[in-house]
Amino acid sequence: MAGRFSNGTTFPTETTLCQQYDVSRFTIREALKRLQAEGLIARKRGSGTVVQPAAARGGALHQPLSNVGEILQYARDSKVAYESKGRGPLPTEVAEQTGEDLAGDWTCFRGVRRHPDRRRAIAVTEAYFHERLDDAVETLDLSAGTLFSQIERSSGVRVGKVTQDIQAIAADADIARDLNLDEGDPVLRILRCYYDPTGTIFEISVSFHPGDRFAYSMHIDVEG
Amino acid sequence: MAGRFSNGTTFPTETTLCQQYDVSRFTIREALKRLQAEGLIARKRGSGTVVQPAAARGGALHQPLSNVGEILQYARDSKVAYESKGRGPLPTEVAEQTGEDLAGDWTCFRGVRRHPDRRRAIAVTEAYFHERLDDAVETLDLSAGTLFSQIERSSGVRVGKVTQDIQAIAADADIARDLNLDEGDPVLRILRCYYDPTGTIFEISVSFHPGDRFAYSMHIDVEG
DNA sequence: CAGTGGTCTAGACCACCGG
DNA sequence: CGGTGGTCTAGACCACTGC
Repeated sequence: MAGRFSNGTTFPTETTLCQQYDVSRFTIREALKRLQAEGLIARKRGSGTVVQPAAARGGALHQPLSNVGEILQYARDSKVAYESKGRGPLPTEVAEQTGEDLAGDWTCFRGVRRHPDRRRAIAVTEAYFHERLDDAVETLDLSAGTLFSQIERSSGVRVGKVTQDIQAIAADADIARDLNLDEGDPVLRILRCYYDPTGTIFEISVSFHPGDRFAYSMHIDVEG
Repeated sequence: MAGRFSNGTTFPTETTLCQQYDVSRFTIREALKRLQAEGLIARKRGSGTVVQPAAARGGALHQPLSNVGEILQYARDSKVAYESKGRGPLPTEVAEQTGEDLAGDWTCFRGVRRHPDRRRAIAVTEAYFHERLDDAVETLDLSAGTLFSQIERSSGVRVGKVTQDIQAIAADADIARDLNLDEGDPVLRILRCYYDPTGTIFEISVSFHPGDRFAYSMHIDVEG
């Protein structure tokens, strides 16, 4: 399925593709669904399938990698002195949001990040590491570098997938205190799950950012 | 499909549901795909289907966006009846955050988006088009298709870059009314700037999402 | 009207997971 | 090993679009 089609031109119909590749209509439709999800084609019943103009897509091809890069980059950017908050099962409010199998104990670290020049905090971050990383966790230097990169180096764990959930919530008492806000003030909450290549979560991080001082921004370049 | 299941419990298997509702496996799978896309269930080959605790948090809707294509897709997916809010310079709160040269007049449209299956609104969107697109803007059909795609077609403008800023803010009176919230409630604000290939912004959109009903989520796979 | 994509049936084989 | 979900076939009927 490597044919090149120009922008705005019509795309072959389902029946055409079925004959051309000698597969069933189901298979063709599954493939077209993916193209549609990526914004590469648009379909309309009765009309047909058309190739989306370049303007309609955002460099969808090399995007996944750059996105992961951005996320990890962001995680590495923090220069925070963490403190250990102990070890145990995952807090229910975190476990509920992920909805995965999160059995076992997790070691929790919590840190407040501040802007170098200013006093006010930019973020409160909590990081949870699964017990199978305990060996690496014990050697952590809480004041040097980022926890993730240390874990990555000393345990050899690799990232297979990252999920990220961004939500606006009201600050609770703890968050309000650390971020110098009032309870109930809007806060950006970013929950990240780091999966290894087998699909098992090995790290979870939750960051809270003050709404008035922080914006999560992404830049997407469109190729050709 | 109105059965109630608790969080974390196992969900009926596909074959069970097929017999129970006397439909084919295809139909069941299509239905389950929707539940999965909303983050309500998680499925694993060999294991089964489990209910996601996502339902526990007030029915917050997961908006899964796995790549940039989907982000743009989602931006123009809206089936919203927009209304024109007039023409003039950009509001200061919008202009300030972009930090670009935004001289000239902009035509503003505003619409409320609802999830197809649900009644409550999940977004208020404001779109601003630069005056150099005025010819295309005047031919806009506010109830048919999406504004962006219409502009794209009639003006021939191309996207060179998209930036996206995500922030948590407190709902003002207007937003609170449209989203069925109280003033001051946390709201997710997504500001997108669309640049042409020369680096000039030609469209800006601002979306407001209710914090309790909407989570911006991205899933990113790392390739080999 | 003929052709499109959307939905659905009734099968089939497979990779994976649990006991 | 049996059962799960993932993938696929070869049909079918429908709503919608364009001519």
